[in-house]
Amino acid sequence: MSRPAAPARRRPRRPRDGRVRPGIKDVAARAGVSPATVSRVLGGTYPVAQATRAKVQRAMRELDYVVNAQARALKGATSKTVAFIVSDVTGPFFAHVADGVEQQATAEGRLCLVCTTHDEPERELAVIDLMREQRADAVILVGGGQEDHAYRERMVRLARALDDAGSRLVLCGRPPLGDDVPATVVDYDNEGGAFAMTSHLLALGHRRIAFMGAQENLTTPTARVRGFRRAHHERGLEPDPELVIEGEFTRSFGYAGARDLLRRRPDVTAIFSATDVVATGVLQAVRDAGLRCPDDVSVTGYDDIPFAADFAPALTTVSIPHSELGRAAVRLALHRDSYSTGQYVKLGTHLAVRDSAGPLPH
Amino acid sequence: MSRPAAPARRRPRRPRDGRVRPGIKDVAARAGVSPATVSRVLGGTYPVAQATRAKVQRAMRELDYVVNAQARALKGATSKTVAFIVSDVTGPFFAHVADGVEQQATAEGRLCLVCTTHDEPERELAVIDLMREQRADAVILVGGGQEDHAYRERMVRLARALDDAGSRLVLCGRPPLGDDVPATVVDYDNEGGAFAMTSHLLALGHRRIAFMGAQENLTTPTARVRGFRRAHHERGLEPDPELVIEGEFTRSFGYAGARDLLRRRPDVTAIFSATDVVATGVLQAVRDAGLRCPDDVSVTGYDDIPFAADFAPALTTVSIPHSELGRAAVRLALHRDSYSTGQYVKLGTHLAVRDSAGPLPH
DNA sequence: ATGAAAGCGCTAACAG
DNA sequence: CTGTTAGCGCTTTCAT
Repeated sequence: MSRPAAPARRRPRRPRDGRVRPGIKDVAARAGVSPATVSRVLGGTYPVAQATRAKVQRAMRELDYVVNAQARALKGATSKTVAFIVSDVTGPFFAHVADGVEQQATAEGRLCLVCTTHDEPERELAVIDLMREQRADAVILVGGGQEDHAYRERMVRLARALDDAGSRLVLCGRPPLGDDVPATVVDYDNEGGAFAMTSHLLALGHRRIAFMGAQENLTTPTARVRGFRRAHHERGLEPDPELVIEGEFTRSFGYAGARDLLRRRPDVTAIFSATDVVATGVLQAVRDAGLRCPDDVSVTGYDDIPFAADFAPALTTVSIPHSELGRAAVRLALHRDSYSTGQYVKLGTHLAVRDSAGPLPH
Repeated sequence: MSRPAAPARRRPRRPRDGRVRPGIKDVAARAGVSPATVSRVLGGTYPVAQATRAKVQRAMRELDYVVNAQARALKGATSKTVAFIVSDVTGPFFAHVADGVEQQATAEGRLCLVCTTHDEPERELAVIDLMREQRADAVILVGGGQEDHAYRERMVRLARALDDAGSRLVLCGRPPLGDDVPATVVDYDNEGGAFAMTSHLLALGHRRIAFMGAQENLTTPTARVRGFRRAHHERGLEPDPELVIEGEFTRSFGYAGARDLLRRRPDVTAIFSATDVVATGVLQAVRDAGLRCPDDVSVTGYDDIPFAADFAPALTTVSIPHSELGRAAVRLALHRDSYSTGQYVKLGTHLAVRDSAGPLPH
C-alpha cells in the first residue's frame, strides 16, 4: 500500500474474443469529444453544437454503435419494460390481450416481457420476483384469479412489493383487491355479459337452460354464474340448481358434461357454456348425441375467441374487448398519478349473435 | 487539478421518495459482512461459511431484497433474455411457437421478450437494434420471409450485427441464409407437407385441385406450391396453372378467391388452401355457393391451428410441430458450439386427416 | 457548449 | 472463508 495510487495496469481493454461492442468511449475517441458529449447526443435532450452532434453521429454509424440498455437502466429508475404474466400462452384469451399490451407498450417506448405461470402458485411468485429484479414498469397479470382469501392476501403483498420496487401491478380480467392496495385493475363485465346472454336465451323462449362450467373458487366463472342467475330472477324465474354444472374451462369437460347432461335431462333446450372452449366440447357432444344445433338444442359460449364464427354452427357468444383490455392495462399503469393507489376500470362486453342459438323448438 | 482527490460529499444516499430498494450493501450492513460476501451467497457458486450464509439470507429476507438484474447484466456478457420477434401476436401460428420458446427459455433460465413488426421492414430493423441494445442471448424471428434478394442481404447483415453483439439470430420457419452466415435456422418441411396433402387428395381421386394462396415473393407459400406441383408430377400429372391462385393468407382472400373460382371453374373438386385461415374463407364460400363439403367439394388447409377440428366440417390439414419449433429455436441458439456459424434443422410435418376432404364425387 | 469525475448495484480478482 | 478494490457502460452534476 502507501505507494500513492499506483495507476494499476489497465488490462488491454476488451478481453473478449472476436469483434467487440464499441462503447460510448470508443465513439467519443473516434469523434474527438468526451464521453459525456456522446451521451448528450444520445439522449437528445441537451444542447449540443450542430457540428459536434454530426461528428458524433458519424462515429456512431461507423462503429455501428448501439447503447447498452442495461447500463442505461442501471442509472434510471426503471428498465423501460412491461411484463405480461399469463397462465398459458396458448390460451385463446391470450393472443389478443397480448396484442393490446404489445401495441401500447411499443407506443409508450417500452419492451414487452412475457412469462407463464401454468397456474402454479409457486411459479407465480417466482415470476413476480423476477419482475422485481427486472424493475419492470408494469407487471400485468392476465386472467381470472381465485376467490380464495389467502390468495387475495398474497396478491396484496405482491402489489406492495412491486410498488416498493417502483413497479405497478395490473390485474387484468379479475376484480379489484381494495382501495388501499397499490394496484391497477382492468376488468370487463363478466356478470353483465352473462346476464345479456341469458336474457337472449330467455327471450328466445328457452326455460331449461344449463350453465356449463361453474367453479366456485374462481372469480371469472363465479361472476358469469351470477349474471346467469340474475337474468332469470329479473324475469321472475328461478334457475334450476341442477342445471348449473361445475367443471373446468376445457373442451373435454364441455364434451363429457354435455353428454351426461343431455342423457340425464333431455328437457334442456339450451346450454350456456362458460367459455367458447367449453362450447367446442358441448357442440361435439350435441352432434354425437344425434341432435342438431340450434334446431334441437341451442349452445352459446363466452369470450368470442378467434374462429368462433367458423365453428359448426357459427357460435353465438359474448365478445370481450381483449385488446382494449391489454391497451388499457399498459396505459393506466404507466400514467397513473404518482400517489394513486387503487385504480379500477371495467370495460363492457357485448353479444355476438350468430347461429348456434335459436328459438325454442316447437 | 492537483488537489489530491477531495473525498467528495456523499449525498444522503437513496434520494428516492417512498420506500426504497435495498441494495447489496444494505444487506451486507445488516448482516455484518461485506458486500462481496453477500454477492457470493447470491451467486451460490462460491464457498461461504454456513453461519455467514444463514445470516445473509436472513438479512435478505428481512429487507425483502431482490437483486438488480440490470446491474448484474452490466457485468456479465448477456442479459439472460431471449427475444421473440413476430409479425403479429394474434396470428394463429404465433401462440404455440411462443409456447415452445417460453418453455425452453424458462428451462434455460432466460426471460422472454416479445416484439412485433407488423411486416414493416423499418420496424423489423428497429426491433433488431433494440435487441442488440438489450444484449439478448437469442433473437428469434418467426414466420416466413421474403424471397427477395435485398431482403436476404439485409438479414445477413443483421445476423452479423447480432453476432458481433454476442447474440444469436434464429430464423424460425424460413429457409437458411447460407453457411457462412452466423445464424441458426429452424425450419419445417413446407414442401413435404404440401406434397403429402396433395398426394392425399390425388389418392382420393381428385384431379382438378386448386391451390389457393400462392405468393411468389414469399418463402412459405412458394415452398407449399412446390410440394403441390411435385405431387402431381410424381403421378405423371400436370397441375393446371389456372388453378394455382395468387392471394394473401387471409380469410377474406379465401372467401373471395373460392367464390370466384367455383363460379369460373365448376369442374374443380378439391381446394387446397395455403393456410387454415384461408380455408375458413373457402369453407364459407363453399357454403354460400350452396355446395356441401366434402360431398361436393373437398377443402383442406395447412398449419393445423387450434380449433381446426372444430370447423364445419372438421378441417383436414397439415400439422406443424409449432411448439417444438420454438423449443428447438431456443435450445439450438443457446447451445451451439462457440464457433459454429450456420446451423440448420428441419422438422417434419404430418397430415391431420379429418372430415373436410373426401373421395371424388360420383 | 463541453469536459471531468462521481457513481448506479453488482461481480470478480486479489489479498489476507 | 472473507474483506478490499476496481470497474462494467452509461448518465449526470459541477466546472469551465
